[in-house]
Amino acid sequence: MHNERVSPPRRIAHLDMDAFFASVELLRYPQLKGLPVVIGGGRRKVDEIVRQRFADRPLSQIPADAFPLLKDYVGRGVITTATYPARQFGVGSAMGMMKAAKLCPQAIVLPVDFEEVRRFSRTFKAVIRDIAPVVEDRGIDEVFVDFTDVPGGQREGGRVLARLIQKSIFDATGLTCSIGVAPNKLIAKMASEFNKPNGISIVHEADVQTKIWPLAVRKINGIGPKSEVKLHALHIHTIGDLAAQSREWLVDNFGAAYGAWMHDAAWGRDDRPVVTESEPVSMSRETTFERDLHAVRDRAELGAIFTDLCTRVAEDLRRKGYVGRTIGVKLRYDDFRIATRDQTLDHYTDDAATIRRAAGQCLKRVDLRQKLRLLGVRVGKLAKAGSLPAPEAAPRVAAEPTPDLFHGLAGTQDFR
DNA sequence: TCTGGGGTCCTGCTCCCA
DNA sequence: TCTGTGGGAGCAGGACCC
Repeated sequence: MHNERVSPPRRIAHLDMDAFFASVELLRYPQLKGLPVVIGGGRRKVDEIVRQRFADRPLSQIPADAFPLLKDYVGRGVITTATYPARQFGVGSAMGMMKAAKLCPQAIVLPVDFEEVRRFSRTFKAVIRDIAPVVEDRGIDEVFVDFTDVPGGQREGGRVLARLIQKSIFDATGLTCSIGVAPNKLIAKMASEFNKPNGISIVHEADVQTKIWPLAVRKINGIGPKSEVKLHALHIHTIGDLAAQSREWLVDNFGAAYGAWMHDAAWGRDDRPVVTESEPVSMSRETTFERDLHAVRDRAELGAIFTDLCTRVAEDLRRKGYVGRTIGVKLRYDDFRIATRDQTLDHYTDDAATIRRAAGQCLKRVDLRQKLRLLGVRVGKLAKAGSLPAPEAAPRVAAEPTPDLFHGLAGTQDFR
């Protein structure tokens, strides 16, 4: 006689806040509910202009027709998110503002309020952890939650717990979310998109062929635009098409790791655990300029931006308690080509001047004759600041960057 | 329509060393 | 001394994600 306790089937939920950035804004401006609104751009503090004009009124009473429209938007940028009425015009995340303006010129444009969004992010995640403690952070508006051993987590395949979480988040924030519950993270992620907004989708192992195989290959988290093009060229369009290929064939065409992973993904196999804690690998700051800049002609401006990026990365490191050893730069040229260079130091640092000096050395190894669109500074090989033995501690170069650091190395023609 | 910012992971190449 | 080989580290770039 065996007396083994049978472990319950794995139930993993993926929770995705609905149009998160836009929904947070709509809490502030409820008069925009039901209208097409896009969040993005960021540079022009449009809502501050509106707030100044109507300083005497509460935000909720500023007339909807006072807000700036997409057709009047000038400048670079992409859309962070769009409300569902805007999405009906084909406007969506990561779309250029210019294209969006063509599709839906009447949409209202609001900038991202990261502070406010982060505050709501912390709130909804705390609500979830109170109910189901095994939560994996997947960015500002998404989480995986392990329902397996949560009391009630198995009822109706997870639907009862999902409903409780949805209601609790709405009560705490006024925001809605969509939840998919499945045997693993891969399927849960797909399932959370089945029934948006404010939906719940339950998928069991036996449903893979009916619910997953008809979907486009691009729906798999990990198959992006490049792989999609290649798969289409091989006449593979749906996840079912992918599942019909042999593992060997996929390995031959996509490499050992990616090919084998694709095969598992198509068959709904994924045993990754829900990870509740993780350490950052790198920290970076980058910025796209208002106009393309040239290393010689715009030297002063670029030098100032470069110093500012190094300072901000150093501040991020210190605020979060990390030091790093690999310093790198990223450049995007005006033709969108990207160049990166990095250099590993013999000691860890969180010092802005040290970072700037090393990043400056990296810049010496790239072509600076072409105009630049973006500049970034990255610090990798991170370690917890307090965890290093004494000899690893970095010497501080200077409390403040010296003037020549702002204006490039003496004698050079560019901003380094 | 020209495409943000902050990340992770993987692959291929080169160099160094045994 | 020359050639080969194989591993590890560092670097550059690509793909993908939110």
